[in-house]
Formats: sequence, structure tokens, C-alpha cells
Amino acid sequence: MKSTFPECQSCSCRKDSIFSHCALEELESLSSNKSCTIYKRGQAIFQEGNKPFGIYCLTEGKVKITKIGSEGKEQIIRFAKPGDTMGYRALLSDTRYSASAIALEECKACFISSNDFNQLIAQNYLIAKDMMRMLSNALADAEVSIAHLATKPVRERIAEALLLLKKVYGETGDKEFSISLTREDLSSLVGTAKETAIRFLSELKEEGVISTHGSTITILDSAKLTKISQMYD
Amino acid sequence: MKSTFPECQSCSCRKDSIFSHCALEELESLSSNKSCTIYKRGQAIFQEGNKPFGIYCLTEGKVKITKIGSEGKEQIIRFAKPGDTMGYRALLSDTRYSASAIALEECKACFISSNDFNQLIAQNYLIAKDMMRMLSNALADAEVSIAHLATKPVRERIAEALLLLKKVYGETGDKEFSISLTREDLSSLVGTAKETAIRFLSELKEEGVISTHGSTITILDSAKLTKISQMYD
DNA sequence: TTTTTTAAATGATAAATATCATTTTAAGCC
DNA sequence: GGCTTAAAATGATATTTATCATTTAAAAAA
Repeated sequence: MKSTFPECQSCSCRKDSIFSHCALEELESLSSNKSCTIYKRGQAIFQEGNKPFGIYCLTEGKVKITKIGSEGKEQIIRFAKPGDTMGYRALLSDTRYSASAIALEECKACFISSNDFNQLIAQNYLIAKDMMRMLSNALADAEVSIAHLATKPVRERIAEALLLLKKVYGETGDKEFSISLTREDLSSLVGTAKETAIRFLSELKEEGVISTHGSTITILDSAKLTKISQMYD
Repeated sequence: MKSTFPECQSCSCRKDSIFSHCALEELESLSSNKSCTIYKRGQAIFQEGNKPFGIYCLTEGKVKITKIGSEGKEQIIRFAKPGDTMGYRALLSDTRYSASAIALEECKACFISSNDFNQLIAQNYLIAKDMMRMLSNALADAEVSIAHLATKPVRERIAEALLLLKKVYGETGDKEFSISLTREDLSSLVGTAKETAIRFLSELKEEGVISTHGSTITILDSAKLTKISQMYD
């Protein structure tokens, strides 16, 4: 089973992760200490409220990061893609997980213990700096979400959500983009009711901006979607 | 004018700021290099979209951190109190300010150049670690805001906003808490229309949870307010 | 103090979104 | 492929929140 996971030294995920500044011996040490797991669709990689014991590096699959809101409603905070690090926030603030990470499809992730992680950021300032940059970017993204949740109507937020999915999971260059996402997940990303999300999707379909088949959504016209997402800016 | 600002070495704000881990010579160097300014109510300390040249340490007064949302609507992201550092996010991610800092009353703030700041976090790992903790906490707070904006009704968010103000600006121990805040600011914190915010405030007044005089709001019953903020949890 | 200005408060109404019920479509299974 | 189940889609309606208009109260200015 171990053979299905990459060695850190040669991991393709490393290129734009926090590990891009690691020295070879650091990577070797990471690689020999890590433990890797396969997660099935719907399985939690970590859960809100639990104590963190390390960080996770996603090597395959899509993950949603969620929080429980009012009345048990799930809110999607962000998505993770291969190469993304997850769970570092809780470690760095020495608190419990403030969100859960749930596999949207079969995923593979490598676990690095808090000891190894703390040692890494303490001994290599470039990595610490990278962590700060990651946190700062995540914070900026979160603040944009706050402003948009508070001021944009649902239709615009739906358009924005679809563009976010494309940005995270799309290949740069390809024109069309498809993703399988339940309407439940879409609505808990947008912060609206499932039926409302579906209605606006139907509207976008009629306008030829997207098409759907089952739970799969295909973005046909990103430019128009961008316009819709900024209609009242 | 300079005399109205504290020296970093003896600044009372330092106790729980990122500067709590500074060595004496570091503080002396900071103090001699900083430049301090008084800001009038409504004045911007920094503005969304501008390039950062350093960080600000608030020594007196209240500040709102805001973003422009849809249709030019202002969204309050968080508040700063004396001792808080502002503007570090943009520096650490090497981007422009993603939000503005606006004085809610007469304020004093000290400016530390990006050179001095970068040197500080590069040479003293305890400070870098503190920065990471601050960023992580800010991120956790922002994510709570996202979940609550998306899932809580306005009444609960109003209650929560009042409790937040108390938490940030209240003295630990005092039972009642008063703050002067325009209804416009309250509504742009909660993410609702001014009139809606006023209506729920009136409701809370009738229930004896708060009282108001002009723009001043007094929290009379924090416990009940807490309950209201979690009504459907 | 009186006047003027600005902000808070209330009322009436419109718009946006949520909820509940039902139908249709797609996906999993024998 | 037909059967079964789950999810997407649509419809009818209720609820929540926003908007616009007006009044009242509190600051600021004269």
C-alpha cells in the first residue's frame, strides 16, 4: 500500500507547497516519518473540535473544508487540491481543529507529525515565511468571503462559487471545466438553501453559461460567469 | 507631539502584542525608528488596494477594519484596540492591503517600516511564531464569521456582534458595557440593512437586554445576549 | 437657548430567499 | 434492461430581510 504514495523528495505536489523550500535531507526525513492513508468519499481526514497531532498533505483527490454553523448546517470554507497542506492552522495557534476536512472523492493524504512539522518551521526560516504567506493568503480569501456573503446576492455568489471551483480544480488553459458536486455541497458553499442554488443553476443553464448532467456541472462560458459574479460591483 | 506617544520599551500595549518577545535592544531600535501619528475620527490609517510599507501598532483609540463589498457597501471585518497590530497580513503575503483601517474615534498609532518588521521576524523566531499564531487566530475568527454569516439569522448575528464589541473593548470584570457605534457601522458589521439592525436593537431594548442613548449602546444582560446569539445552535 | 443638522427610530411595502410538497431525472443494483 | 433508490428539478407558499418614506430624537452650530 505504501508504494501507492509518493516519496516527498519526488512528490509532484511539492512544487508550490510549503515544502518547496525544504533541503534534500529534510525531505528524506519527512518521507521516512510520514504515514499515508487512503480516504473514501465522505470520510473525514480530521474533524472540527478534535486536537491536532500533525498536518496533512493531500496528494490525490478533492477535499472540502467545512464548519458546522447554526442548526447543524454545514458551511464549506474552502477546498483542498493535491499539493495543499491541511490542518496547519490548528497546530500553529495551538487550538483544536476549527473545521473538518472531508473527502469529496477517493483521496490520498500524507500525515506529518506536529513534532516534525514544528522542527521544520523552526529550523528553516524560508518554510516559516512560507507558512506566514499561506496563512496571510488564506486570511485574505476568508475576508473576501465575508464581504461577499454579507453584500452579494445569491445569484452572484453562485457564479463566484463556480468560478472558485474552476480556479481550484481546473487546468490552466482548458476552456470548459466540469466538476461533480452535489447541490447540497454547492449550497453550503454559497450559503443558501439547496433549492435556491438549484433554481439559479437552472437560470444559468437557460442562459447557456453552464450545463449539467446529474450532479456534474460544466462551465461553458467563464467570461459571462465572471460578469454575473460582479453584476453590482 | 512625539512626547504623546509611548516608547516601545515601556509601552503598555506591548504585554500581549507580538512585541512581547522582543529583546530590549530590539525594542530600543524599534522605538527610535518608528513614526507615530494621530488620526481623527473617520480618518484612514491605511486603505484597501494600497501598497503596504510597514505595520501599524495602535496605541490609543478604536479602529474598524473594513472591506468594500458589492455595490460599494462597506463590510466590517474586525476591530482593533490598543496593543493590536494592523496591516501585517498584506506585508506577509506581499500583496496590497485587502482591507482598510478607519479610526472610529481619535486614535494614535505607531508605524514600523517593513524593513524593520521583516528583520525582526527573521531574526527572532519567537516573534515569527507569534505572527503565525496571530494569523492563525485571525483566520479561525474569520472562518467563524463566514459560517455565521451564512447560517445564522440577523437577530442572532446582531446579538453576536454586540458580544464581540464587548469582548474586544470591554474591561474584564465590569458587568455593563457601553459603546458608541453608528447604526450604519453596526449593520455593516452584521451584514444587514441599517433599518433591520435598528429594528432588532429595538426588540432587544424591549426585552431589557440592552439600552441605548443616541448612538451609544449599553449591554445590560450579556448572558441573555449569549443565549439569543445561539438560539438555534 | 434656539436653530439647524444629522442620525435613530418607526411604518408601509417590495423583494429576496427559505421551506415544504411533488415531480422528474439520474445512478446504483439485481 | 428493468427495478429501486437517491438526488436534481420544479412549483406553491411562507418567511425573512431590504427598501423607501416619514417621524422622532439627539448632536452640533449659531
